[in-house]
Order: sequence, then C-alpha cells, then structure tokens
Amino acid sequence: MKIMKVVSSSLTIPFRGTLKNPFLLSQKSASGILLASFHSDSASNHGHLSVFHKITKLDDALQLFDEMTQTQPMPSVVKFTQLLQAVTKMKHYSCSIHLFKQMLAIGAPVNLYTFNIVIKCCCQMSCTRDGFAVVAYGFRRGVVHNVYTFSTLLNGLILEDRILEAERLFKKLIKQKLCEPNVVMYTTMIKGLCKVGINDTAIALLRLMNKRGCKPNVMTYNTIIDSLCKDEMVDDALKLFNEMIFHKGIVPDVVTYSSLIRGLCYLSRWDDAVKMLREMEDEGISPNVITYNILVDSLCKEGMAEDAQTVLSIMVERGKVPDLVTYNSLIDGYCLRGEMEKAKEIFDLIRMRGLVPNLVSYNSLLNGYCKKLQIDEALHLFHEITENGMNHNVVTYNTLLQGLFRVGRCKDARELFNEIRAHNQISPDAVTYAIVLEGLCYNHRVDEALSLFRMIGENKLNSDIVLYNILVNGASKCGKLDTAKALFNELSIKGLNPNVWTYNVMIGCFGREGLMREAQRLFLQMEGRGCPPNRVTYNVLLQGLLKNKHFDTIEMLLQKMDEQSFSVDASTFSMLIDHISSGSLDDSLLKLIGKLVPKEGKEAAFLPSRYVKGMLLVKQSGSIFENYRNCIRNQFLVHIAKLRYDRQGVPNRRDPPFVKHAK
DNA sequence: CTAGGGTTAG
Repeated sequence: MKIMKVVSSSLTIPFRGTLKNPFLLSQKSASGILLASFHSDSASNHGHLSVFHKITKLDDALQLFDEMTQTQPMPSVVKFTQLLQAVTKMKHYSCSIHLFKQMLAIGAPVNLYTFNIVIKCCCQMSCTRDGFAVVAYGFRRGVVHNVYTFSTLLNGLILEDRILEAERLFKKLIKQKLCEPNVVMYTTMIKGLCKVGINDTAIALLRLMNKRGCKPNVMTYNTIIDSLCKDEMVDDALKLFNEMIFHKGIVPDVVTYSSLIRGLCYLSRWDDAVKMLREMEDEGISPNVITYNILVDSLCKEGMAEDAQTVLSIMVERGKVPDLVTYNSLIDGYCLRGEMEKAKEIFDLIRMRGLVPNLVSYNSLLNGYCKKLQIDEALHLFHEITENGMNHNVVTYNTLLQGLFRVGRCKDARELFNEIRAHNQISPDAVTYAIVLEGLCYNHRVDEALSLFRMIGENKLNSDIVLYNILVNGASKCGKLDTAKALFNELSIKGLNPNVWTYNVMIGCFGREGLMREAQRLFLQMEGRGCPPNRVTYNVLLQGLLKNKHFDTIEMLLQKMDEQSFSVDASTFSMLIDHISSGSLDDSLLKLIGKLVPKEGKEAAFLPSRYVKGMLLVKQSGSIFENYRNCIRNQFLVHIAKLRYDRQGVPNRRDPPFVKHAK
C-alpha cells in the first residue's frame, strides 16, 4: 500500500515495453532518456557515474528494472545490484525486497552484495528477524557472508533496542572467528552501548578496539561524543574531542562540531557554543543545514524564536536551504511562546517554499493550539491532517488528549482515549497513560484515574514510576493525603524505587498538609537511597517551610543550594521576598538569595512568562530576562554575524579557551 | 555493486 502512493508521480514519455512489474501502475515514464542511456552505459562501462546514480524517482527505477528483466541476455549482477541499491537509497525498503524476490523468481543473478542490500532493507524496517532468515537462505545458496553482513545485522538489532542480543552476536562473531571485526563493526557496537546509556562501556570498547589493533576513526569518536552530549556530559565529550585531535590525530568534522554545539546549547552554554562555531569555521569546516537546524532549534527551545529566525536568514545568506526540520523547529518555537499567528505563518511558509508539512509540523501546531486552550482550532487542525491524506499517530492523539483535559472536556477526552484503544494501527503508549491519568487528576477525578490505573493490570505500565508519581501528585493536590501515602507505600511492596520526582512530589504533598517533620524526614533519606535532592527538591522543601512558617532551617538550606549551584525558582523567590518584606525573615538573606537567582539559561528565560507570582517578581525577573536576552544577542547573533566580516583577518588557529590543550 | 556518526512533534 505504501508503494501505491509513491508510484503516482507525474510522467511524460511513453513507455515502450510490456508491463510486468506489479508496482508499476503507470504506462508512461520520465526515464526514457535514462533508459536509453542505460543501454549505452551497458555497452561502455567506463563512466565514473552509472545511470543508477541518476535515478531519483521510484518509478524510474521500477521501469528500469522491468526493462532489465526483459533484456536478453539479462544484465550483469552488478547492474541489478546497483538498481537495488538505488531503490534502497530512496528508502523504499519493502520495494527492494519485493524486487529481490522477483529476481529470484525469474532467475536473475544475485551475489553477496545483493544479499547484503536486502538484509539491510529488512533491518531498516525493524525486521531483523527476516534479515537473519535471508542470511540463512543465502547460506543455503552458498553465499559466504562477510563483515558487511554482520555489521548490518548488528545494526538491525541495535535499531530494535535488542542490545543484549547485539552484544551476544558481536561476541560470538569474534569467538567463533566468523569475521574479524573492523572499525565499522566496533563503531556499530559502540553506538548500541551508547543508545542504552552505558557510555562507560562504550568508551571501554573504544579502548579495547585500539588494543586489538583496530584504529577508531572520526565516526567512532562522533558516536561517543554525541552520546555524552545527549547525556549532558559535554565536558567529558570535550575531553574525548581533545583526545581524538591531539592524541590520535583524527580531524573532527561537521558532525563532531554539530554534536558538541548541540550539547552546549542544550546546557545553555551559549558562549561556549559560539566558540565552537567559531573554531569550526576557523578550521575550514562550514556549518551545514543540520548544524543550523541545531542552532535554530536550540534558540527556539530557549524561547527566542525571532533570534532563531535571524540565524535562519544567516543560513540562507550563506547558501544553505532551510528544510522541513528548520521550519518545524520554528513552529514549535513560536508555539512555545504562545504566538500562534507567527506559528501558523511559518506553517504556511512551508508550502510557499515548495515543501509539504509533515506530521511533526502538524503536531507542533496542534500542540500550540492545545497549550493556548484554543481547542476549536486544535480540533480543526486535527481533522485537517486526515483531509490532507495523512494519518494521525500516537503523538497527535496524545497532544489533543492533553488539550481536551486542559479545557476540562473529560468526556471528549475519554472518548478519544477509547478511540485510540480501538484503533487497529495505533495503541496507547506510556505517554498516553501519563496524559490521561494526569488529565483526570487535574480535573479532580482522582478516583477515576486510580481505577483506570488498576485496570491497566499488572503489566509494565503498572510498574511505571512515572505513573505513580502522577497519581501521588494528583491525589495530594486534590487533598487526598491518605491515597497519596498509600500509593507511595505501595512502591516498596512492588519493589519499585522512588525517584527524585517521587520524593519531590511527596515532600510537596507533606508541605501542603503542614507535615513538615515528614517532609524533612524524606528529604534527609534521599541521599542514602541513591537519589540526591535536586534543585526542585530544595525549592519544594523551602516552599513548604515558608508556607508553614518554619524559618529556622531556611538559611542553611539556601547555603546548601549555593554550594551545589542550585537556583531558586520564581515561586520560591517570590515567597522569600514576601517574608523578608514582612519582616519574618532577615533581610541579610538577600545577598545569598541574589546568588541563587539564575542569571542566564532556560530558567531565566522563562522566569517572567511561566512562573510569575507577584508584582515584585515581575520587576525583578523582568530585568534578569532583559539582561539575559541582551547577553545572548551579543554573544550569539553578533558573533555569528561578525564571522561573515571578520573571517579574512583571522589566521587559521585553534584556540578554544575552554578546551585544555593536551599538547 | 554491500555495513557505521549529528537536526524537528506528545
């Protein structure tokens, strides 16, 4: 069915052969010239670019395939393989597999390369099982599989999150000497380890491959660097970055820099991100569309959509064409700020740029309307998706579901939830349940939430700490302390470990009930239970103490926060100031509090818009906000803009101040 | 003619 859609592109030149291919619905082809050149190409095969590289439409490929099967004698195995590869490169995996089957049926030549392509197709479709089956079939036909085959299978298992099996395969290959792992195979295995978050083991494998005489390359390092960045361990990533350059002599590329820039942006280390950007350009590596997309997206997530647009114009100026990802980030950025007109403008811009909005575009916009409680707009858009020939996915449903709960339309929400459950292609996921439970609690239907939770049964979801946290929080906020406590106690019975969230929720719960001794008791046991208090814990505890007028430990807690560089959030800040102005707290605390107010970063960016409580705060955080924005403007945009003009005068050098030279 | 790395939505 998927293929039917793809095949219907416009065609002009009449077709000459007979139709044999079941995928081929059209009688005409734009590939007439292509076909002609194919014939001359097969006569003289000296060209460095075969016709197969020119194939961009599935139609043309299928047409060509049809011709090839009718040529007598049949073209070489190389031709068939190239064609199969062309189809695969277009990501029409199921089509490739079908063509392969046809080849077998008509006795077209196949070899190891053909098999490897087909195995890759299976793996890319998350059917690694089938990949193994194809391997077995090839084996019976006498095909000797190589390191390419096994790397592909390894990658397939990793794509399906079957990391244990991947590890087992990897070890088996080495032990039984089925193939000698090379840098690609090691890198694939390293990616698998990174994917499940065991960076240490990934790095250990990096060391091991070195010891076994297999030199890592830039891709190997990029894999680990990216993983570290995603786990917010940018400094460790920078260490590896240094190691690869100064120790291994491996030259970083645009991917290395893009990962690092993303990691730095994510932590709001704009200054360092700019330095990286500058360094990469100094090294003669230009940012590409993905790099710019990372910048655009990071700025958007920081609530700075118009600055993101400035980056967009810079990228255009530099000859890079923004793509769907760029525009989708901008849509999301404007939605985040509740500027729906601008978001819609960008959405419409997509078509004006000759692109077609995808589900991500729609879902972002839908989310924007939902968050703004413009539920009619949201519903309209929801229907527009199917009118435009697309299908809702679980994200679409979840988004709308959340919107319906937010405006209190519980009945509609539950109906939609049932629709998802009845759907034969989509099923509710953990996020769906989280949204429904949270939505019900939000609408004071804790009992309904609980009974739904019990109904899920004793499966994985029922042991999801996130769902427990939602229910505990919901029960507590609805004043059902006993329910909250009972749920919390249920955790240890089930052998589930509370996480920081759970503790934060319970501490907040006790705070609301005035049970500060209980709150303190939990706070004190956190460290020993392996989940040390975070910024939120301190804020929640402080708010409870302030609310219940327990002033004696406040200063000590603030001191501790300062030691760990945690910041006070807006509500805590507001309460502290209130108590100082009313005289119940000493104003000597102001100096300490001042140190705990975020000066930059995501928190500061959202301080005024998201967490405003009192007038005093509006004034205070307003100035922080302005400073922050100006700071970014100076550091970031001016810097990027400057790169255009300063470039000539800058000698080629490597001087990133935050990278310690290992020389 | 075959394998591996970086970007967007709940």
